[in-house]
Amino acid sequence: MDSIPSNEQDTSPSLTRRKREKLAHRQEIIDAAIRVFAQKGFFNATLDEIAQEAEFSKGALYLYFSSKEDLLFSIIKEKFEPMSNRLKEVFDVTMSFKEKLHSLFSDLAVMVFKEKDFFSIIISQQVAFFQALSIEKADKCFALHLEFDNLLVTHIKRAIENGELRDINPHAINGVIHGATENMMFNYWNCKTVEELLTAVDAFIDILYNGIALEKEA
Amino acid sequence: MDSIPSNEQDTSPSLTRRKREKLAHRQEIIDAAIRVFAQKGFFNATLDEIAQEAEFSKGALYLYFSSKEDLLFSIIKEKFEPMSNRLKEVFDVTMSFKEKLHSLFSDLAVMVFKEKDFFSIIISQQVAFFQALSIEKADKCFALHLEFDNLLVTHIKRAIENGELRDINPHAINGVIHGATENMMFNYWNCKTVEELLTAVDAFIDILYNGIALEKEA
Amino acid sequence: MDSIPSNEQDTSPSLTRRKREKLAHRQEIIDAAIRVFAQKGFFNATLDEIAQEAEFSKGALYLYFSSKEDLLFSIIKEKFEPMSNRLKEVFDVTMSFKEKLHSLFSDLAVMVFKEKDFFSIIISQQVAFFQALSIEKADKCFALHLEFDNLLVTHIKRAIENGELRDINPHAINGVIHGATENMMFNYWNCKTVEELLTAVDAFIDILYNGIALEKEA
Amino acid sequence: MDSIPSNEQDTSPSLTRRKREKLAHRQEIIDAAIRVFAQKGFFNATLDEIAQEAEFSKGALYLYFSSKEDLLFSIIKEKFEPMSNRLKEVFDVTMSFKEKLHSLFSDLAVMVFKEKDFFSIIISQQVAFFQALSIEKADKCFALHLEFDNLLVTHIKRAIENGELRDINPHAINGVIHGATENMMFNYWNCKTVEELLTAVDAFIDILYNGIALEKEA
DNA sequence: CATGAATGAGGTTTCATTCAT
DNA sequence: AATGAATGAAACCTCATTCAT
Repeated sequence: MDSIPSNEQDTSPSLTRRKREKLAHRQEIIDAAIRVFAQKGFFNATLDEIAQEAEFSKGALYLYFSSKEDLLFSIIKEKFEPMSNRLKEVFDVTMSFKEKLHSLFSDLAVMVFKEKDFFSIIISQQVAFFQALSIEKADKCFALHLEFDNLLVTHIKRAIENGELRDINPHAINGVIHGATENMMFNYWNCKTVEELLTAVDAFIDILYNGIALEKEA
Repeated sequence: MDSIPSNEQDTSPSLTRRKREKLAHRQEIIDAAIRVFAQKGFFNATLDEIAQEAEFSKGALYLYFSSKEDLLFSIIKEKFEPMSNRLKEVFDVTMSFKEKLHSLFSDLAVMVFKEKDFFSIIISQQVAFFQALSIEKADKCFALHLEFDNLLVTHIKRAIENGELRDINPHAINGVIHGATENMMFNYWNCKTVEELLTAVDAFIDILYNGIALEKEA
Repeated sequence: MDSIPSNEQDTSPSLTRRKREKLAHRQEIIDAAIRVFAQKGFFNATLDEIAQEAEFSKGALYLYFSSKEDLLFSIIKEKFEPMSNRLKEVFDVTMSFKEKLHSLFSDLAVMVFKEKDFFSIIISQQVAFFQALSIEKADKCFALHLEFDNLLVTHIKRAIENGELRDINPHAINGVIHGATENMMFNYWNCKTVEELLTAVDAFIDILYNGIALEKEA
Repeated sequence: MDSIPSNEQDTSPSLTRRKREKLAHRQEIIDAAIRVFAQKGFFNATLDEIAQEAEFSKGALYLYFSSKEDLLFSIIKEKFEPMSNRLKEVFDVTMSFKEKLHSLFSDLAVMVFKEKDFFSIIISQQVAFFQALSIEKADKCFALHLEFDNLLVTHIKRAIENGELRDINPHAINGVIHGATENMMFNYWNCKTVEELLTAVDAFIDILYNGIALEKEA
């Protein structure tokens, strides 16, 4: 009943022209939907607008997605999942925790810069998304989120054991990282150069590591 | 065309019974709306549900608010504005910046505990709210937000000048504070005791001031 | 989720004017729907047409019925069920089987005459109805049908035992009665006087009892 | 604009391979459509489903039929017309009326057994079919029906004149025959052996000729 | 002041039909 | 001849808003 799974935009010559075009069109619709969702929000966006933005008819949307909800879910699977996976890979590398954090944020900053519209909705529409999805699908999305959270907490714990970090409640650290990250992206995604964003990343990591106090307290 | 401004629920005996009842009813509707918005989100909530929750007829809502948007805007004015003002007062007192921050968060924690539903929507529905409001009203809300931001930044700058804080970009500090605050509230608003939340506040301030690094870097 | 059960058209003064009007409007919509279904068939009928025929807005239909399907189902419950019950009562009376059959058909003929549109759809749309209803609801309707069938077969068996009828497969007799009845109504519901229809009933019972052969065979 | 008339599936070697294949494909689509109509009903059936069942593309349907309606009409012409004709031939033979009736029903029983799906829709979808056809085409179908009816009535009249039947309104007799036939087919088309159906035919003719009464009335 | 039935604009979805390949 | 992606008209349904009572 639901949309065609489309292993990324596969443009390998092994596919027929038909199949390649179909995948391309699917992608165009997803990209158009992201733009419209970013501008209007999920609930205010109409399929008319999305179709117009994608330069397809309204009916065509239903050739690729079984419903507005499925379109939304497909976006999350198409964009969020691989992004989430790429971020997880950062933790596999042998580095100090601080270096990992730096990699994580730098990667994120670059991604944000490349796909501003998508991040705009990931940050600002996440609650709307959960409210738009069926419980079953919302749970799947939440699982993704949780998985990343758990990974981060695990690595924080390990870093504390290694003596890389002070012995603080790992969930508190995780909360600060998450919250500040979102805030950073929310405030900076309109910045003109990626350097500007990377500078913010550095400032954030400095604060996170060294605190804002002039002198470290006893 | 818009709703009656009703500076807080004034139950002073100077008002006639009629006026007092009217204000009380208005408040009941607002509280009902908050509960429904918290559960379903602004766009999924219908006036039918709000009316039912408030134990009024759907038509009655229009005696107190000129539209669904106005009801939303009234909630923000009714609850958010005074809250924002109370938080601003913290900065008027002569205290160290750290003490101010601690006051701010403690106050906030207590408020959050008293009105979970309202905070639930303030945190999770803020974007929906902006998207639901007309540009003009959205700007007013944004101004509120900005005002508080500016105040915080001003005090951060002053604290840096006073030597209370390291010389870091004040906007970065502001961002970390904001983001972490939201995350904290998001994760803790279901905690059973206010102490639990206050503990999280302490942990956050510790991280903010002293950082997570074991040893302060050069 | 489904439509308001409306114990027949209750016009007792015990109800408020509001309630009475609501029931009356419900009835108007049902009657309008019957007219439209009779003319166009269930699948060709649109809610626009039904609303127009009922002189209500399209949205108003949803105040009384939760969906097009529910409207259809309500018609069946509102009209078919009581009719079915009245027909069943015929069998409670102590009469010869032949007299019962005559009562049954005469009652039916009068009903048909009073509500031609309704019978038009009951006869010609019954299959469409089953295909329009959810399995669950279709089953309920089928149960009604089956119940009447069983009742008739039971009485046929009893009449055979009593020596009122020849010893023939009761289901075959039931089939002839059913089929001929439907055909009769189908062909005669446009007749101008009820007498015309009653004459057809007499002819049918004559054939059914005495057969068409000139001389009874050995 | 309408479909190619194709008097039966002509596979004579006089046709080119192309033509033969075209006719065969046409037949496959018709048979697939009958299966789908039988299962879902005309209005619930989509061309997508029919195409899939026929193992052709949706577009291909339009190479053989100009519209969904034309496909329906073609089915009637392709299957119903010849069947009707074969039944008519029964009356050309010199036999008693009773023998003719017996022939008629036996032929019908065998046909029903051979093409259950088709009869399923002829019986249960006939009204849907009329409602789906344009007035012009519906009239053509109705004419077919009428023609057979008239033929039957004519022969009934003749049989009455011949002293084969009692002097009863021929239309009443015709009605009983028609109605009972449909009912019989409706109830028996799922029977496992053709003998079962033929037994029902015998029972019906017995009832029709001799009535259900124990003793013939005065 | 309060009600809730009625409205109708606007949303999502379906599907017969067309047409470039 | 055959495909199946694309179309768009039209269907069902929702819900903020109005208004007679």
